[in-house]
Amino acid sequence: MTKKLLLKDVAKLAGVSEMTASRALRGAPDVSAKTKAKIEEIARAHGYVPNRIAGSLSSQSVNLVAVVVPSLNSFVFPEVLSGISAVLKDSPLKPVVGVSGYDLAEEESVIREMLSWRPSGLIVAGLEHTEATRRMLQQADCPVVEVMDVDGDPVRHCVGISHLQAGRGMAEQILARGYRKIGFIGTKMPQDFRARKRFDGFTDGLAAQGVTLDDIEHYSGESAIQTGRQLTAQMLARSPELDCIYYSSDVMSVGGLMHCLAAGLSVPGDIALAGFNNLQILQGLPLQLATTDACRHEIGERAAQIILKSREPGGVEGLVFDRLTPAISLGETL
Amino acid sequence: MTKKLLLKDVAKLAGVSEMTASRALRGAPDVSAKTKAKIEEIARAHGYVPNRIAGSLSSQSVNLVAVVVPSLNSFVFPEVLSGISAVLKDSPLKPVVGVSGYDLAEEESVIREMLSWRPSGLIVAGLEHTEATRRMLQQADCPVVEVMDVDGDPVRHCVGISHLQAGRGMAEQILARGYRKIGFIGTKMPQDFRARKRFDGFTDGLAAQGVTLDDIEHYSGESAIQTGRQLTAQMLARSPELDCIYYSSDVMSVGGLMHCLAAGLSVPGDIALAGFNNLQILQGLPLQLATTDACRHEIGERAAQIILKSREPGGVEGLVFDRLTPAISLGETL
DNA sequence: TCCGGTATCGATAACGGTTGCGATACCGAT
DNA sequence: ATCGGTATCGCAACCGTTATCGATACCGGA
Repeated sequence: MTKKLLLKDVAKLAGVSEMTASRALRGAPDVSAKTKAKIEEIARAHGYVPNRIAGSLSSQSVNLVAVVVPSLNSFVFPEVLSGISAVLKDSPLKPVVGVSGYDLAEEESVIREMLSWRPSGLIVAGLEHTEATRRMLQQADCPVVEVMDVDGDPVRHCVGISHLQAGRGMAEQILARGYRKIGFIGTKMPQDFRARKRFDGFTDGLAAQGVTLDDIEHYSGESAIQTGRQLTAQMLARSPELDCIYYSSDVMSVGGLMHCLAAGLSVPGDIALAGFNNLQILQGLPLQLATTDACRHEIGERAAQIILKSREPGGVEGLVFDRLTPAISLGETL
Repeated sequence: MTKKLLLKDVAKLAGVSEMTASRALRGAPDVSAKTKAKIEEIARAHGYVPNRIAGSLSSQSVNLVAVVVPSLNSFVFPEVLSGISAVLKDSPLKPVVGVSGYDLAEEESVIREMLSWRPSGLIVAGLEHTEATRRMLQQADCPVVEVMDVDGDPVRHCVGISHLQAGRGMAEQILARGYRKIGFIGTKMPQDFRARKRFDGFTDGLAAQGVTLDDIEHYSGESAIQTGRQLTAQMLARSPELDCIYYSSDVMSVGGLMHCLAAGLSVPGDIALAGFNNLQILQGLPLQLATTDACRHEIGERAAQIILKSREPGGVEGLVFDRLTPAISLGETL
């Protein structure tokens, strides 16, 4: 490993000034094609990697977009990311991911860390934050987009769906199909606010027609098929009268379906099932599970577009509040 | 949004020099508890976020570890990440993820981009890279760990499993259980080298006992349950004599299982199934699918440990080459 | 031949912190 | 009261690159 190579060295080797080398390597104007080719050649040959820390400090600009999500295991956020990446693809911006672990204190520290790198934009999942986080989002001198959820009070831009409405909508569909003995299985993670909102919307929707939940089960930790299967078995064992179960996630409803298969229960004859997210794993299963699409990809796309647009001359006029409509898909299990 | 707040401003507000403010906020020594408290108070009240770009340039150190993976949707890499995060958790280092999309050219540009931020370490999935990438990895003035795979020629440190061995091992198990009419379904992504190695190891293992594959199917795009189901249906339709199918991923074998369920085939009676990765989605299915554990979490942990250790006084002696043994789990489908 | 205009390039000063070292203040011991 | 030692703090230089602006070279037209 040779001594570290600086722009200065490349310039010296090419017999030009640092400035010319800098311009050449950045594709900036005011460099003749010939010298540019020469400098690029030398840089490549010697494996020069520019120091973007110095560059960003000097140019006062960072081509990074910070993205903060609660988790990467949950199947749901990677798809938001892919929406973001797709839009940022042919722009100079690159997404950088931070994980908050469904913990607002951790979120605060992750966001502080990311903002300390002075990114060109910040996209964060959820509307619930600590007070300190909200202050940071307000004062950040880059566009900020809160995504996934619209039920609340966004600090700046916002793109998402209403989880209250999603829960209520599913309640209405379930009631419309005649189910009345209804159970709910959902996460108890205190800070999974969106799951909580779906739960609230769901019970509201039921209450609107005088129905209350017959059984409720909360689990902790990340959602898993296995967990869904076990909790479904337990719930049906103790509440055999149930004719429908609503899950806070598709991952769990898949587990429910697996239990029913194993137990020889007919779905939706013996028991109807519905989840949330419209995850890809629903495709290819024995039955098409009922679910609500969370518009993950599109949310990512729109958030990234807001960031991009606010860099343009005109910029974004006012604050964006983009409420997408979550489509319910009844599948074959309702 | 007020004018941007600099260390200078905080210092002025606190009536101290920039240096004292800097030390106080970094927790460096040589600051009295009283002034430190005062400075911290002022910084917090005004929402000061330090500029790590300037700080890193000056201190010549960046508390980031670059992690480059092919994808985040595939269920497999997030778990490597969680291993990394777990180890980095109580250290000053933070992981930063980049996605290469199973594309070596893209990988090169992602790695160049990450190295331009002068991270404290680099973890990259796979041993296959462009020549330019290899040069960068060699010259990088930070520890570099190639992970997931050990079949090849690592540039620096390496932690992974042998996918050749994994494929061969599964072939031996399959043959040992008496199957002879064997099909293979795997990705055709030209750059998914590990899947290719498993395939090669698998055919080698079969050939060692005079068996050749009866049918092969390659698909493009990311693995999906739906794809696994469809391809399994197609393959069994045209090659009804098959008694076992090996998939390049668990996601696909789950699809195979779903087809068998739907088609009323008994597993492994009519057809045996085996996948790879030991993904969490295998838990809770009607049958425990045969698979090989890819040691994803542990690989992440060890890679991160190497990065951490090389920052310590003693450092890492020589080059680490850590070959983990992938455990086969026969499940109930072989 | 001289001139204005453009293309190409370089010197200098930031960018916002931190390192290194010197300065000052404060303490108990002599 | 003086001294050595430590705790606390500030000054100046510097980290590697880019913005700004001025300098030079080169060109065609008058």
